[in-house]
Amino acid sequence: MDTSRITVNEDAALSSGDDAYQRIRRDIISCRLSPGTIVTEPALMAAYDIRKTSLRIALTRLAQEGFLRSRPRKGYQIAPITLRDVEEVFTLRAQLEPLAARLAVGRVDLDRLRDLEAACRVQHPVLQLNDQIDVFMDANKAFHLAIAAACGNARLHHTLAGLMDEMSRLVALGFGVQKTKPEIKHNHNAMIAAFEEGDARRVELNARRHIETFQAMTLEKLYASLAETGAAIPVAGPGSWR
Amino acid sequence: MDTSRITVNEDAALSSGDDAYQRIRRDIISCRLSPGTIVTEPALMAAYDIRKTSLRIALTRLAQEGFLRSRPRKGYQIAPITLRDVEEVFTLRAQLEPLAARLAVGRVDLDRLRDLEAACRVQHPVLQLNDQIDVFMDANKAFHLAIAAACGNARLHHTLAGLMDEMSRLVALGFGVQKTKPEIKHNHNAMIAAFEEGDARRVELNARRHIETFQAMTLEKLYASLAETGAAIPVAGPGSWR
DNA sequence: CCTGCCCACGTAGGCTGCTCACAAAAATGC
DNA sequence: GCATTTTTGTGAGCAGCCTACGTGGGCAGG
Repeated sequence: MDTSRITVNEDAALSSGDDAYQRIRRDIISCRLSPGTIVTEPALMAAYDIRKTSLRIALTRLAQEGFLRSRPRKGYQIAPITLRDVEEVFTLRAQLEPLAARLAVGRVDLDRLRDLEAACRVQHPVLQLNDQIDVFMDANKAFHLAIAAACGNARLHHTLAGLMDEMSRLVALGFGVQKTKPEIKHNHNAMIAAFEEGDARRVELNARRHIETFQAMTLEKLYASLAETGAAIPVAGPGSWR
Repeated sequence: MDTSRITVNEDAALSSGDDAYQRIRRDIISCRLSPGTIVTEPALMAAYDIRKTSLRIALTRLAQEGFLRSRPRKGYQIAPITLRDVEEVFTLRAQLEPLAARLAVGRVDLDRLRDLEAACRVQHPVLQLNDQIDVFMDANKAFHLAIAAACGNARLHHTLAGLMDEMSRLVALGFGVQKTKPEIKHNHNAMIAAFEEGDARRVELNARRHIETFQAMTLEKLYASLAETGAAIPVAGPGSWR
């Protein structure tokens, strides 16, 4: 008999569908699955060692999130990345994160925030540059989501989590925010200081400024990457995406 | 042979899974599926005349949207409605709709907007009170989404569409916004007037004021409904939802 | 009569094997 | 060499089956 799936779940109670969903999602965000490419069900079944039913459920969820698009009888297209995407994601972040930060005043765990900021600064000389960026992006995401979680609005937190993931994907494509870290650190520390004071207006202002700084950096890197590689980043998709 | 599913699609190209998803979603939003209740797969298969595979895909999507929760080996629980939900949804609307309105200045079709506002005012004496409200909510949703669609930010539009649906569900539970229509009409017309002028700041202000007005009305109705029916609306769920 | 245990049932979730409609590619006919 | 037909591969759906497990009712022991 097949003994490979007898009460697997090594440590966490994770269904096969959820597991596949998260793994594929991670690969899309890290651009291991290149934007714009088309993958087929059989290929994915083999790559992720999962059966059709679970795969289809995972793909449906990803399609709803906008990471995928089902092209009937052709395959599934990984969502392409356009400059408009960058603009949209950062516009929403700039509108929602200051709100979350303001609501989190007096509720966020400052010690944890300081730890997470420090985690953004950790250097792993062993890792390659690309992985190093992944580590930074994860730590950065954790820093911002800690604030979003403390704001008390679950929907706001959930929306921001999705935006952070999309942003990570954009950054993963235009690899390289390494030189930007000092400025990020300054921004993060300014936010922490404002939280310490409990000054909601200053918290909000610093949050907004930070998003705008990061957006400018990301756009700069993306344009540079665009100039290098030629037309790697489509300005607009062929049809109306979504 | 089975001839019941040979090129169905009476008028639109709609897959069985999408169809089931939309029908169940509509029933959740209209509270025909009561918040908090638990339904089982076999019951849903029979009720919507759909097979297990398609149903599971539809339910997974709904669960990701937060309309459902999978309770393994017990069934699927329709998301309960709490006062916190009302607060969260309107907080996000109040933050995002003014932004969408501002971005839509000079891009929104004013004639279409006037038509949609008029649609909010249409009276259907034939319909029952509850259906009458549904018609109003749909027209109101169309009005606001027309603005969101014109803002040029697809993610913002998508997020607002989801929030409008959640809001419709809250209203459907605390049935009755009928007395509030004149004030809504005034607000809508003020927004249209601001769009005509092209005054972004006034558009934004009117949008924010409108959301706040509507939130106050909804909360009032919900509290009244709460007082009437006793503890129909749980203030907080037993466990952490989502 | 009460109490605690145990097993059958119903459930979500997963897998396999099939069918169908359709589009693109390949093979075939002229 | 071009048009037509056939083949292939795809997403999508359905049906039957299995597994793990929580729940509740019946049953035995006190």
